[in-house]
This record gives sequence, structure tokens and C-alpha cells, in this order.
Amino acid sequence: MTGLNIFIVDDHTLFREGLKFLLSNSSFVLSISEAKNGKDFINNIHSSPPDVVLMDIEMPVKNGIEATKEALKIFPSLKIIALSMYGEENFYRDMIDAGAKGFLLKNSRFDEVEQAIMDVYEGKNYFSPEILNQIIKNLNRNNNLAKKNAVLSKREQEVLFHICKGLSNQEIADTLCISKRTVDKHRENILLKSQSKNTAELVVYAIKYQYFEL
Amino acid sequence: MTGLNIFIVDDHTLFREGLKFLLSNSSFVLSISEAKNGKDFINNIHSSPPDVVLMDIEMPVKNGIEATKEALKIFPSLKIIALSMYGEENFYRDMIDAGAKGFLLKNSRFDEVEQAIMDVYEGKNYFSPEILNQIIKNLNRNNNLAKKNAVLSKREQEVLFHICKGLSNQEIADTLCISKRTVDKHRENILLKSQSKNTAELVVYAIKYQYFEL
DNA sequence: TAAAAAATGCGTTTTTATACGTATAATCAT
DNA sequence: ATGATTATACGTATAAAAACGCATTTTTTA
Repeated sequence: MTGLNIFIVDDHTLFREGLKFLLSNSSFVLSISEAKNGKDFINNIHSSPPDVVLMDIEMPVKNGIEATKEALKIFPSLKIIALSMYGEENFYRDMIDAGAKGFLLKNSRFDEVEQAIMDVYEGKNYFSPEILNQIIKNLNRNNNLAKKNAVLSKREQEVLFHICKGLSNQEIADTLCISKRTVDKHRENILLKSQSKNTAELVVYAIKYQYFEL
Repeated sequence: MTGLNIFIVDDHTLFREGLKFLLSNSSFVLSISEAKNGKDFINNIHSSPPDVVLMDIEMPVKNGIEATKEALKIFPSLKIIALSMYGEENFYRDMIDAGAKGFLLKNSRFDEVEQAIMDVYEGKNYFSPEILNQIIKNLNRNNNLAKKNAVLSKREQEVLFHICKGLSNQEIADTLCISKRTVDKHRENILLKSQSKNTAELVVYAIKYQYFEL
């Protein structure tokens, strides 16, 4: 845990300078490289990959999300921490998808940055409390919707479930031991109630309101 | 932040006793109530709701998830922290959906429990690191799948998106200014690639692999 | 630059879904 | 106990999707 090579990617020179100064006083930092956007960054890591990258999200030329994806194509085990402005919390999803191992807000305290670097270097994740709250909040959201739209009868829910499983009306009829025409009718009624105009919209509805889980 | 009324819901007497003893020495705890299952708990909160509840998940008669839902119907602002055994991490989703504000593992250190109680009492969330890792991992998982299945071309993704929006092939053709037959073909190819046998399965696939968001 | 992949288009046939209608038995709630 | 909802079932017709096959142009990539 000593002598880490850190890479800062951010389009604001002053921010880079400040962070560089702070990091240069950290015991575990050996060297600090910089780039002013994603493209610059990609062009500069081919020779030797850094241990941990601090990556801004919004940048000209190539943003943090794209840069993260590309960098990980070259070095799949690269440790990248997203560094975002207040208000960019909702990019956490994109950054996680892109492969970032951590997510910090720019108004974090410096010891958080140090903690994040150490955690991520050790293979752990680090997400600042604000981001975690955001994540928890988003996990919650779906559930609230579900209750408001619980207008389908048990049988309709059952039919809807089988529709989502990819069964045709005939197959559903066989499964439930009822006539295909009955299933036809159920399906028609479900379409009505869910205000969907076809199977596609219906399945989206079913998943959104948790009649079916992925 | 002094004089909190804590409620412990757990079917293991010894566990309750131990936790009760530890909490009784905490400066911010005023009183501690207990229940051995969810039903007992519900019956005992009507008179006066506790400030913070520590709720086991697996219990006889009525489990923690059901108990949490019911309790929050009565007292919507009740602060409930899930307390789970190692291996029950994946209930976090159900507990969050039920309305829990925090999630602790039973092998946490006691200061974590204290921290969780304080955070949750103040309206924040508290999730133990193990749970957070689990959450992050699950957020990530979809994406890993997505990459392995990223076999759809740009145009196919576009068509798939419009299918999920509920458009018919003719409507999609009009939207994209191409022939309906072309859309037919795209749809056919997408079905093949996604190994779906009809629209329903296709839409499930699209959402699962994030070609379409709810 | 040559080969591969993707996007475009059309024809035909079968299956499935959608949209109307009607009607009866069972179950549920006031 | 009665009225409302739900589950059941059938008829008919049109629209859409799915399953084949084939072919040309454009774009991407090796």
C-alpha cells in the first residue's frame, strides 16, 4: 500500500492542481499524472497504466463515461473512481455500468478521497454517502409505483405472468387448464386495465409494476 | 439524540438478551422493548411506537419483511433497521421495498449498530459495508450480462427500443423512414439474436439487458 | 482494398394477437 | 341476500407478428 501511481482526469486545471498538491502529501502516493479530458487520458495510459484513476464525468472531447469504458477495454483491471460535481449523482449508474469502482463527489473531504483510493486499490468499492443515498432511493422507487396500480385480479396477474414468460394464449390455456378463449379475454381485459395497446407495452407495464421480475 | 426507545424483534432469546445488554450501556438509549416475532411486535407497538426498531428477517409466525410492511402502514415514519444473518444479504431488496431504513449483519461490530441507530434516527440510511457491496454488485451484474449479449447492431437496438415503446412495425417504419419490410426483418433478426420466441420475451430481454429503461 | 457485417428491401404463409360482440356460473362484499 | 366483480367460454374479423427464403447497398473493419 505504498507508492501508488495516481492519474487525475479533469478539465479544470485549478482543480487538478489542488488535488495534485493534496495527494502529493499523502504517504501512499508515488506519482501523479494528469489529463485534461478523456481522449488525452486514453492516449497517455498505453505506456504504463496507473494504479488508481480519479475521473471527472463531464469533460469536453471525451467524457468520463466513455473514457472509463475505453480504458477498461485496454486494461480490464484498471481501478477508476468517478469524481463528480454536485448534481451529477445520477450518473452513478452509467459510471458503474462503465466499470468504475468508486464514486466521489467533488465536495467530499480529502480523507474520503484517500479512503476511496485505498479501498479501490485493494479491490473494494467506494461510494460516497451521498451517492449511496441516491442508490438506495432509486432502489426504492419502483415499489411505490406498484401499489397504486394494483388493479389486476389474481387470475389476470397469473395470465400476465405467463405472457411475460413468452407463452402464447394457447400455451397459457393449457398451463392453467382453461379454454384459449378465456385467456384471450383475460388478455384483452389486462390490456384495457393497463392501458397498453399491445404485448410490448404490456410487458413493460408488467415489469414496471412488478407483476413480473427480471 | 438522547433517550431513544429501541425495539428488538428477534426469535432468539439469547440474541435479544445480549443485544439488550449492550444497548443498555449506550448513552443514547432510554428503554428497550422486545418481541419474539413479527406478530408479537405488531401487537405491542399500537400503544406507543418506538424510535428505532431492530428487526430480524427470518422469524416464525410473521417474518421481518411482513412485519416491517405492516408496522409502516400503522406508523409510516417508523425507523426500522433490518438485522440479518450472514447469507441473508439478498433480502436487502425486500427489506428496502418494505420500507426499512437500514440493514445490518448480525456479525457487525456493536459500534456499527450504534452508528446505524443514530443515523436512522436522524432520517438517514445505514447499510453495513457487506450489504453495500452486495447492492453494488447487483447493480453491476445486469451490465456484465449486457456486454456479453451486446450483439445487436445500432439499428436493431433502435428498432427494439421502439418495439418496447409499443409501436407496431408499420409505425416503426414510418418513424425511421424505412420500409415496413425492413423493420420486419430487423425484428426477425433481433428475435433470433436474443433467442426470444415472441414480443413478450423480447421486451423482457430488452429491459434485462438495458436496451430499454422503465 | 477486400472481406465481413449491417442495413435495406421484397414475397409468401402460418400463427398469434387484437377488437368487437355476448353470456353464464362463481365468488365477493355491503 | 343482493349487486358487483371475476372467471369462465364462444363467434367472427382484422391486424400484426413470426418463420421461412432471397437479394442489394452501405458501412465497418481487418
